[in-house]
Amino acid sequence: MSISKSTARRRGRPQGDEVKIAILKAANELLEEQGLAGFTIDAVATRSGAARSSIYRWWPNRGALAIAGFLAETAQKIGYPVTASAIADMKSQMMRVAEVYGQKVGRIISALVAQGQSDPETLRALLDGYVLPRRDEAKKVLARGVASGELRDDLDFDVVVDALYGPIWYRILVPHAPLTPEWAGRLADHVFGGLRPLR
Amino acid sequence: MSISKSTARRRGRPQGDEVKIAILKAANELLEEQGLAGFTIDAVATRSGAARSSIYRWWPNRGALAIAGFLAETAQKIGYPVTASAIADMKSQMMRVAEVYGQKVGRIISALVAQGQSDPETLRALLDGYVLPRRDEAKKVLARGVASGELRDDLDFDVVVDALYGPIWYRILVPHAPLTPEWAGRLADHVFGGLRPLR
Amino acid sequence: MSISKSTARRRGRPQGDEVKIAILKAANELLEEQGLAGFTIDAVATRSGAARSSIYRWWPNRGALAIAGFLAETAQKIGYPVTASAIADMKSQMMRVAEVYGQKVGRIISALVAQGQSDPETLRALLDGYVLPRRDEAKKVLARGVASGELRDDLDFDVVVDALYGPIWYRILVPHAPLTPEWAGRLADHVFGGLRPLR
Amino acid sequence: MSISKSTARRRGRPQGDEVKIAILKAANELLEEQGLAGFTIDAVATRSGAARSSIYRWWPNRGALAIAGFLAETAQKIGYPVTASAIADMKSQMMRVAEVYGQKVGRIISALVAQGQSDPETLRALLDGYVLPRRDEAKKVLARGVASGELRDDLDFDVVVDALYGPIWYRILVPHAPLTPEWAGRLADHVFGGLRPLR
DNA sequence: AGTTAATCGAGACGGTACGTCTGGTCTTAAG
DNA sequence: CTTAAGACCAGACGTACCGTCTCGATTAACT
Repeated sequence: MSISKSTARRRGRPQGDEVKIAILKAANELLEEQGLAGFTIDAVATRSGAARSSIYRWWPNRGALAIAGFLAETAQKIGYPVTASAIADMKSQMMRVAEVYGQKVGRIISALVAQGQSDPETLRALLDGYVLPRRDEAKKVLARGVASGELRDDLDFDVVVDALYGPIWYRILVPHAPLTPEWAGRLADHVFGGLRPLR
Repeated sequence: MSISKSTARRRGRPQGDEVKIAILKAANELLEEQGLAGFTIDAVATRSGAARSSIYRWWPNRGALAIAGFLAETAQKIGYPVTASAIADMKSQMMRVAEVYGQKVGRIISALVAQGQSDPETLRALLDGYVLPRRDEAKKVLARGVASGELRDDLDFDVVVDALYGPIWYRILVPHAPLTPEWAGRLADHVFGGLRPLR
Repeated sequence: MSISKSTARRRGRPQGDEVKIAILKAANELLEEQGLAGFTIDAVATRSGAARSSIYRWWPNRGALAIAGFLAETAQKIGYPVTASAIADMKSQMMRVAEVYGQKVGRIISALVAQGQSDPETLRALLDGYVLPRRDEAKKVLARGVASGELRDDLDFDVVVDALYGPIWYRILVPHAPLTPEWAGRLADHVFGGLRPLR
Repeated sequence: MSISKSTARRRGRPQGDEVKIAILKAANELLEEQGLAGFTIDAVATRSGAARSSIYRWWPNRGALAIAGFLAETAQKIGYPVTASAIADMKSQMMRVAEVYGQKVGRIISALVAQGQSDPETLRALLDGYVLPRRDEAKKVLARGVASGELRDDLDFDVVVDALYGPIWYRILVPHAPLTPEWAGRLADHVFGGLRPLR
């Protein structure tokens, strides 16, 4: 493969990575600082030092650029711990997510979702590039819990993931109260433990 | 003062309600049909037959108009059933909400949330005018459940409401899968019952 | 008529003449100073203090604006003298035209013709708004000359106008040598007198 | 050195004339077909199969390329007939010019002149490469006419050339009426014969 | 019944971002 | 060293909204 790859080097001037990286970096910073407002192609161009046309060469529109910036810079930061207990892993991961989403990242995500409401391609990209992969990871943890007997074996994983992570996104997007790790911990306890009296 | 206010019908031509109503109706229809894209002051004016200036006389900006349209036309449609079982009431209400939000209303809400991301006043209005009141209603049902012994007495109501309704909003805003009453029913079962084996 | 005119006052905010005038003035100045290069919608907007959108409200594109500026500001400056001799009138008018076209006006006209080469509507507007009316004026003077016996009665007026004014435009557009009143005078003498020996 | 230079075929790949020729041909065709609009470096590159950079290696800018294309492909097509009568030669040549300029060539010339208005080098090149040489040829014919006594001996040749050819260029550039050989013939008759009654 | 002050439709106006299209420069791989 | 390919900076184009503003026309309450 490496052979075919080295051979198939295209003809013209190769794409200078610095430009692309600078653009994505600038895009991300703008989203962090100002959300969707202020996230202007012009602003990205100015801050990155690139030309507007260079941006449009690589991304078809604002939404695509925003997604790309997010995925390149911010997305891959939260992994799952792996201990003996799947439930404990899940809970601690939710708390970390809540912590991170409570900061800048939450602003970016909410901006992306907002953009997605009026731009189907952005939504699609967000789902395929971020949401669905992370849901799959979560399902694996759940499967581990079922296998170990920590979790019931009749769970609907999609419903469970919605129940555990849905509220977190909800609090990002509809911030009726702050998003804190403590809250996320209590959320995990409630959902895992159920709401009925113990007996 | 309140007297003088109620009495002292101001001079000049009073505001004809038809205009306001036509505007709100048009606003709502546009949101239903096209979401935030296509929801243009101009489009609302054209469809309603009103003048742009008439819109701006009564609402300061796009977001405020959108909220107003939503609250006036769509918001008050889903009440809580009251039966012997608080859990059953909650579950059936969630299923109804899921059904309604799965249609046009969901599109409107997602548009409003999206608008809210770049417009704090819209967000505030959505919270105060819709989200928080409905959360309070839900908490009342929960309190009934605690009183009747159906629910544990150590619940954090805010967390519970997040756990039950958060996922519904999440599925509106991040539509990775369709929002159906069946799904909402399963969600209720999982959350109320907990995820651990029965033992 | 004045009645119908006063009655037919349209509904909305009337068009403020200052804006339109400022735009046309700025357009003309830019054409004078820099020709077609530098004649940018943005530059016109900046110099006039108007918004780009205000320009596009009244003129569909660059060419239309250029023509409008020319016709409004510069076009109507050269009238025909009327004396006993049509030939003398013609000659002196040609000399005046040469003098004026030798300055800024010539630069504007050449810019307009250039623009017209790639924009049929601009060309059409230039013809209808400037070229043809002025040709008609010239033909009237010629007719006077024929009536008085100064000129032959078998002249093809269109050909004559081309012969007298064509060279002037030619020297504007293809400036192989400067355009001066003296030259225009000699041109008139040659054409009126013919090129053959006197006998 | 000069020896080695003439002998020593420079290193590297020799310049294939086909490329240059293909470029000029494509440039000319585009000018013929669409005038200045559509005459894009990119369009020339695409049609000729050459790369944009190859064009810019040989010509500094759009105008230079246009001129080059014109001179290489279209310019040298109209010679002067030589008979006993200089006036007849002149007239028949004018008619031929009018015929040719009335077709594609006219469109090219007008495009070049237009380009020249905003690009002094193009103008210079057009003058030096085409206009002035042709004027010189015309003057020689005039001189023949003076020598033979057909023409007055006090003529200002520059004025006469302007009078005879100026109108033709004028009709190309300001096409208020079609450019036909008949018209050119009448033009010649009027100018040579003068406009005054015969007496 | 006339005055008065507000509503309402219409639309001009200054702004700002969008996405597209050129121009001209520069950088690479292949020949 | 030439050629094809194409990345890159720069900047104008015309479009679409926004929110403000200025009009004339209308209309109900107050005088």
